[in-house]
Amino acid sequence: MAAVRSYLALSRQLEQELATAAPGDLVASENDLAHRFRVSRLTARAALQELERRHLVRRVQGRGTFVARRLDYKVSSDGPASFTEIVREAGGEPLTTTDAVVVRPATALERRHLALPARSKVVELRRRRWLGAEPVGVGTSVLPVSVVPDFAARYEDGASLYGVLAETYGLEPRRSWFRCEVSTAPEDVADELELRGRPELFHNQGRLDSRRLGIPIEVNDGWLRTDVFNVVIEISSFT
Amino acid sequence: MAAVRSYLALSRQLEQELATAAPGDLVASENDLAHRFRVSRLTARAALQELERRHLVRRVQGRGTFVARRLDYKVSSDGPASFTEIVREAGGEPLTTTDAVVVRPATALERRHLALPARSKVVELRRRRWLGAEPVGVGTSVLPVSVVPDFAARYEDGASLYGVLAETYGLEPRRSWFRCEVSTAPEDVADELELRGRPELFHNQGRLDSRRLGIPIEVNDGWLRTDVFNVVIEISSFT
DNA sequence: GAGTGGTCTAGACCACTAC
DNA sequence: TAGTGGTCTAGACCACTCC
Repeated sequence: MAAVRSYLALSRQLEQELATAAPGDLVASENDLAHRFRVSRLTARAALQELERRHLVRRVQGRGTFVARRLDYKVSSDGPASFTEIVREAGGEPLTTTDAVVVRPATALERRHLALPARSKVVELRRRRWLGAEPVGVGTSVLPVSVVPDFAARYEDGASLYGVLAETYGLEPRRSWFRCEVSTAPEDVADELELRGRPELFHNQGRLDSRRLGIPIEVNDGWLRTDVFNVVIEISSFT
Repeated sequence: MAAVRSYLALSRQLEQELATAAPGDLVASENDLAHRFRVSRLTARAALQELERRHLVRRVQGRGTFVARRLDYKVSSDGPASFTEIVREAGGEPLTTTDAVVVRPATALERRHLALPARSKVVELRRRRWLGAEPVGVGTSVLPVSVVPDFAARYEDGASLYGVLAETYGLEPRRSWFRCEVSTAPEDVADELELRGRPELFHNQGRLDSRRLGIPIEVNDGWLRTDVFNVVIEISSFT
């Protein structure tokens, strides 16, 4: 009876049942499935893992398996450049917390990216992204102190950085550079996001320029969970 | 001795050994590892699967496990828009074969994307992408017959479509729209690529305009294997 | 035919969550 | 304490590739 791929058949069966279920609904447990379909627990488990791989369910040790639905995280040339707005447009309730705000000398790389002279100082902002009660991403932003004077006092935890740059400083930020790929989480990022193992994450980097000043004002580097977000890149009007 | 996560420890160990190996090298088999590290075959297997998930090895039934290295598939605003050139820049040896060239009426969607009047005809080009002897992607291109007259005769199997548009027709093609995401392969695509199950693939869509004519000349829709390509999106100078 | 990875079983203990 | 998913064992047969 081996090599029957019954776990794939089972996963197809479950996929159909899931089609009418709501996100958050509890899915049958490994033991339930094993009994109901008269297969070993490992086979039932393999079926659920197949669905998890496709992001159709989420599995939490000690709690169970739940129906999942990823949010479309749409990065586009005409859309918003801010995590908060992108998630809100997708119908999610985003939250940002600040882990650290540090003023320090710019590295050589940062000076090049931000077109800064030697011995410039920058503000480094380390933040965590949340969706509901769950950590879903981390991000680091670096800004020249010269363009955001007195930043620590004017930036509130949880605020949209993009909003502060636009409204408090009137910089008219716009995205001037963007890069992303899917790659394995570095261990420190996986730890911050309370993830086991080394999952794949979206890694995105970017730069904001000030339309008003005509200079770069921020570089950022962030990671987003691929089991929570379906990142879609959409670009119009290439040069 | 359970819940020891020995498979993760083993995968870390193997990861280090792999660091000095060359792509294509044979990795120890599941049975080898099980004996050498005194674990069950399933544990050895889990370690190898963990490395496969991170694209560090490739596993082929009946042949073995091999060291792998993905090619960077770089989609950028200033870089080339053609599969052939992108792969060549990454150091690979790309090949394209043509499965079908069909002239047919344009669908409503295609008429909209290509700004065509009613009852227009298009050429549909279905191609397969290869890297060495391996199928690594599929792609469909749709072009208005009006801008590529006598296409079937002027397009040779294996030719770069982009090259034909540029040189044979002098259209000065440029990418005007691009969209991509990672998603589960539809069954027909998985079959065409000879893949088991429903792997994740890069799904990319795009449009080419003619700089000379100032009109859209091609829409495309393609899939690339994520175990072969590491797709990197890089965009400069957003509007 | 020998060796590889793919699937499956029955049974066990562990880590974690919830009540 | 009960139930969930996570890890592990020992053993088996299958599908596939290569010689």
